[in-house]
Amino acid sequence: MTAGKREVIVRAATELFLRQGYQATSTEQIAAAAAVSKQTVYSRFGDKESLFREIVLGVAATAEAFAADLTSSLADVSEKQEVAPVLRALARRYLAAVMDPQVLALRRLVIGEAARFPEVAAAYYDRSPARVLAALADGFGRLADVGLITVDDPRRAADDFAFLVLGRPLDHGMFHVPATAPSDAEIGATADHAVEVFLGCASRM
Amino acid sequence: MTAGKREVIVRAATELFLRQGYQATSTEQIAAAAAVSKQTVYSRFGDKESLFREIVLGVAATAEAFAADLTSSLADVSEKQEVAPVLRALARRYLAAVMDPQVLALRRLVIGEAARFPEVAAAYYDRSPARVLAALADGFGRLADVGLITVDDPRRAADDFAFLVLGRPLDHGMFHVPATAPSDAEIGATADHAVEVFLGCASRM
DNA sequence: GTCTATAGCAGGATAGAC
DNA sequence: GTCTATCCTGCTATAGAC
Repeated sequence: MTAGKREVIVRAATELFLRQGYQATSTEQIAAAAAVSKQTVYSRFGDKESLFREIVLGVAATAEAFAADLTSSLADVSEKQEVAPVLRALARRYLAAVMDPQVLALRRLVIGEAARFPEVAAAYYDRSPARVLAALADGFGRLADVGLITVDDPRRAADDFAFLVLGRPLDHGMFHVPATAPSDAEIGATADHAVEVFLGCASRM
Repeated sequence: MTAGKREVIVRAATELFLRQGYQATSTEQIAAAAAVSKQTVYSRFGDKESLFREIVLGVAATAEAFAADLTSSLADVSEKQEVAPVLRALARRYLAAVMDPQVLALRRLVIGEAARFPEVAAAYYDRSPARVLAALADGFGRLADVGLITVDDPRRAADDFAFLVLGRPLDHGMFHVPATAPSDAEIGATADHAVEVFLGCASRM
């Protein structure tokens, strides 16, 4: 069973990096947590930096799945449906996904190491937050084509929606460890309010 | 000139922490950059952690000044003025202030060390981002009292405004080192769009 | 109070037995 | 391929001269 060791090491290192950060995690800790020797870690990954790169970029696959989910749920909206309920449900899922403690920890990790690993941070951004925003822009573009919403610039619309939903909770969550996940009630209230403002239902003038 | 040394050390350490992070900065580097011996650093600050705490919480004073500026500019709006131009100008200043490379670096630093210094991260949040959001909510509450805007919940309105303005650029900026400050044109376009959505001028339905 | 020198230790990475 | 043992560097923090 020599093939699975790579996986075991990655899992152990991921957990330690997310909890303690890159620098505070030693290769010895990683080896111990994976129940292998340091030498095994080095023979598989070369050095600590390569292990870090592989982990961060590997985890980004989760975002791809979410983007696909999001795309399909916006593509399914027919002309007979109302958009508001669809957007409210989507906002709930989006907020819950991003406020997941593991996701928050990964964001903190990547941001904190952005000076040391600029290319990792940029790649993570493209594959995760930006990937979801692009899917959202795409979905809004289609809704606009069908005439279900009015949108000048789908990309700006996606930004507006995303940060109306995520802005405050995410900003708060980045600075608060351990992360306190919002309750379903809070998620619902924030999502509903965001959709209302996004659609311009309530003018403020 | 023994009194100024504390200041010199703080300045040197601030620059190094912001550029390299907490762990990657050694006390020896700090001493060298401040042109003093390590011993002097230790006699003034006790240890590296205390120095870090003092620096992060000290820098937060900038946010207080911005919050005051923001409060006064919203308090000055008379009933004869239109709010939109005031908000557009305010959004420009807000975005430019937050996208300052030093501010972004401080945010990255604090977020990256949030697991090791949770109380520092929480205190920073309260004194800086949350302080400004509170001032904004206050200002919107007054505008609503005078009848210049319609607002259910001033706090939610402040969040909406802030993240419509800052959301995307800030999210992007956290992951991109070296930070590329947005141009005046980009700032203007983002600010104007944010105000339009905030005020609900253009319904999307 | 400030410096030079150093203790004491932990980290990343490797050598060599099996 | 894997482990144990080890090298070397660099770190935080302190001791002791001045």
